[in-house]
Amino acid sequence: MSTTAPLRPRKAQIDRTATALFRARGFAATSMRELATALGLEAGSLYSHIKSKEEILHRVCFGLADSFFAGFAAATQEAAPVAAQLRQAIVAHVRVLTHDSAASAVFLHEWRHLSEPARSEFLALRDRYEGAFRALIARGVAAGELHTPDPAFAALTLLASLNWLPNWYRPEGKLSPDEIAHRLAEQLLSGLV
Amino acid sequence: MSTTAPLRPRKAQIDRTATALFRARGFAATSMRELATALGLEAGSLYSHIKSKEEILHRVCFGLADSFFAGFAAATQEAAPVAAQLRQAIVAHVRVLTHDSAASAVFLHEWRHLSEPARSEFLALRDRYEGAFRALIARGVAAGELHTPDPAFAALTLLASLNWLPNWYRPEGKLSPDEIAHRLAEQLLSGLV
DNA sequence: CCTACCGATCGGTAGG
DNA sequence: CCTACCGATCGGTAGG
Repeated sequence: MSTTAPLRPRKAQIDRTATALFRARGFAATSMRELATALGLEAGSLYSHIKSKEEILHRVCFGLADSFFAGFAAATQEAAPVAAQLRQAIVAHVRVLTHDSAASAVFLHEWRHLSEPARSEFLALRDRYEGAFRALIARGVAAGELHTPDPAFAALTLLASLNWLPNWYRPEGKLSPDEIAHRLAEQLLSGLV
Repeated sequence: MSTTAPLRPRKAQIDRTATALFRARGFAATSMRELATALGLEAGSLYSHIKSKEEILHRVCFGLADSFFAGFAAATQEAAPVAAQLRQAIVAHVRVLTHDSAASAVFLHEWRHLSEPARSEFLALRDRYEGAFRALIARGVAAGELHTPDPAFAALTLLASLNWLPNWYRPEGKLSPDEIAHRLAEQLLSGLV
């Protein structure tokens, strides 16, 4: 999607540390002094690397959006049955969520602290992503592979289940990301009954 | 559960207004001055009704927890098939979420701004609630009514789908709360395929 | 419920 | 990357 220039190492480190703090305490409740301390420097020194606190949040939120879109595109470009494409899209989504669950949690919960116009741009991207899942499910219904009275409703419910993952996923857990993804896909596609 | 004394009207009004602000801006980013302005009074005046900002958050989070437990208890006390009880528990959960979606959103996202020991107490309650769903699903599996390799996993996924509701529910929408609940139950219990 | 105010802390800057 | 600092704002209190 957007061509993202590689970050200088120090800047990338600031982003990573800030992401962990934003996730744990929330964006508004995380101070630049806490962030500086966690990095082993003084508050003022942060500003030789970044312009503002919000700049970090912006980069995290839009960077994750890029990752989700890239994963979806790769998962759905083959001419496979729609149900198989949906499974692959679920796997791709879960891979992004598990590869950096801290950034994912920030993406999911802290975007509202973006100021305009970034906030609206972010929401437009999120809508577009949900729309892609909705369209895929609708194609599946048209092809007779999927059954639901309301693809939009189904897409929201499906993504909601997936997006809860950063709240409990632990890299050292028993299930691998792909095993988690397949289990989620199984439950969501086949139901509990 | 806990016997909650009725609030004086002004206090209840403060809670309602604060809940709407906490939801829209987040707890940390909502100032007592904003809250006072929204209520038409001065910041200092709030403190003749409440002791602290956190007191409001505490009441909202634990009040909702009570509502969820009460709904679950009512839904599962009859001697019905487990699948029917699970459906009723979903309906009860969705009723709480839709009856006050602002308070539900605060319950779901802002609890982490509780200080100890309230935060740990809250998480223990939430775990207990998830455990009740897990146990119900496990009973359904044992009875041969439900099928899942992992009731804990299934409970998390199910609740995640339901808890996304406050993010898009509008009271003036086409579907009533009970219609939404039944549609969610249908999709979660029967799947998309 | 208001006025007047407290100490603490905030994001960010200037100058080196 | 640090020192020293800015004005603004924070949650909360005293006294009426």
